[in-house]
Formats: sequence, structure tokens, C-alpha cells
Amino acid sequence: MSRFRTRVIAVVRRIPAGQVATYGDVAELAGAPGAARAVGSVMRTCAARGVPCHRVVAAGGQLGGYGGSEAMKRALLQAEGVVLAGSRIREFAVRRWQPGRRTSAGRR
DNA sequence: TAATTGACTTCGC
DNA sequence: GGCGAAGCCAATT
Repeated sequence: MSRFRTRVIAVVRRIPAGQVATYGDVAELAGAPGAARAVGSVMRTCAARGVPCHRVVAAGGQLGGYGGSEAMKRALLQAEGVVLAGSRIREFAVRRWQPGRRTSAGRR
């Protein structure tokens, strides 16, 4: 169990429902900018339970992947209130979660 | 310990 | 806009 892994988990757990974060973003918040692939690897190993890994998406608003069940990830995101346009997140720039960003108010 | 793979990202054609 | 190649980091074998 590397510290990086725990770091990624902590960051992902901080992502509020209805919002998403990119792998690169999570990597940076985890303290490893550029480690987007590493973040994917951590997620792929299930990281830990209670971690909404489905809120972590690829850059450009793409879904990325979810153990091969991309459709499931899509359903989960929509269930959280994320509007999807095909296989992409609508208003991704707004839906993207950022630390310091006010999310409880729901305002963008 | 070293090599390979992978839920990524970005530039180029 | 879609396909291809290079770069980066960590986990797994």
C-alpha cells in the first residue's frame, strides 16, 4: 500500500456527488501531477471500498473506463445528477470538481 | 530488481 | 473529428 494510493483515495472520496474530476486532476491533488495513468491503475485495483471511483473521468469530459462496463459508470454518474451527452459530460468545465470550489450551494 | 501493462494526456497527421 | 504515436507514473508479474 503506497502512500500515493491512499492519497488518491482521499482525493476521490472528497469529490461530492453530482461532480466529477479527471484522472490528471486527481493525480495532481494526490501530489503526483502527470500521474493520470497511475490514478487509473489505483482505481482499477478497486483502491478501497466507499470510494466513488465512477466520479473520476478522463479529460475532455470523456467517461474514461470502468472495468470495461462504461455504461454502468454512465448510469452511476447520471444517478448522481451529472448530465451526460452521449458518452460525454455536459458542461464538463462546470461539473468538474475543484478544491476550494463551493459545491454545497450547488452554484457554479 | 527489471520489464510490461494500464480505468491517462497531449501533440501530430 | 477520428486515428496514431510519445510521454509520464504506479502497480503487477
